[in-house]
Amino acid sequence: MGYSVKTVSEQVNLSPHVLRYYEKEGLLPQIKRTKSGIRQYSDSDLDWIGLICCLKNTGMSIRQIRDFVTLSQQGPETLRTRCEMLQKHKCDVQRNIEEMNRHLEKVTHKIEYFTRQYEAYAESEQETQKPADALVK
Amino acid sequence: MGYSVKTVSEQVNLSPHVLRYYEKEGLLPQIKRTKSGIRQYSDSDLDWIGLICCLKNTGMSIRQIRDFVTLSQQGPETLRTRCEMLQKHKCDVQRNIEEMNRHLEKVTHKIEYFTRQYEAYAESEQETQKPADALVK
DNA sequence: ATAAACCTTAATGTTTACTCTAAGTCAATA
DNA sequence: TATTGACTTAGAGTAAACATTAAGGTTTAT
Repeated sequence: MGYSVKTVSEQVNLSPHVLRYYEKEGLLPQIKRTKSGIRQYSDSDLDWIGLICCLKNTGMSIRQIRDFVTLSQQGPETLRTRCEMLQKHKCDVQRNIEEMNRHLEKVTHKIEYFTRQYEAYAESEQETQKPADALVK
Repeated sequence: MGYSVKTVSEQVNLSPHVLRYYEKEGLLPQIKRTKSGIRQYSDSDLDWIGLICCLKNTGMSIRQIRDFVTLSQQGPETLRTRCEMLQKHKCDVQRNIEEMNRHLEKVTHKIEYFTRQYEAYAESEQETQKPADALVK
């Protein structure tokens, strides 16, 4: 038996399209088929997809993931290289996050600036509104 | 006078191509030209480009930035809306960073898993090497 | 048994954000 | 004056990561 594309797509939150696309791009090289060609995902396939999602969610490109997958298929001699790849990726992501935090600080300053501008404007608006208030009364 | 595309591109770390592209996309709507059509950037243009970069660096799309720019051109009545846009963007970015941190944790677990695998493999390799050692001796 | 609901492949289309090319203008320098 | 080099435009090309479509095969429920 095994899981269908639909079932898996719901579990891992990727569309069937994307699952097939990943397979075509060499990210999922071991998916079994029925004699009629229908995909049958195993539990270890699900695990594997979990790892792929992990890398994808942290911004690794399809191409880089494919390189990782290719190494994985070459057996345990590449385990060290794979560890190093993951470590490097982790560092990259951490750097990205730090950079994003720095950029975010700038945005925060801009917001403060705009807020002051807005407050000054709102106040000046209020003054020009006063005659209108009087009119209403 | 004012700065040329080349000069500005070096200051803000965007290629002249990108500066012209941003202008064409409506992100830089106020760049003056000489009578012969050559761009002449002012200091306030540089400030503006700084804001654009800020938004771009935190992942705002060209389209969203254009919406912000369009509002900016409509005068101070849109100041409040603009503040709200920036606030919302900031929240989005913060959420993204948090999500990325969560994803990163998963990557960390995977690295630990692979490292254990590698260590086990390296050890088993060492053992199978022993006979070879004996042979050398 | 036949339609609905699912699966398959191959190939083309979409979006975003550039990136480059071609063909030309203009200013300054040898 | 000739040519070098920086600038201009419009428009085409590129890369990544899907998304959609066409054309058809399979399974299952009624």
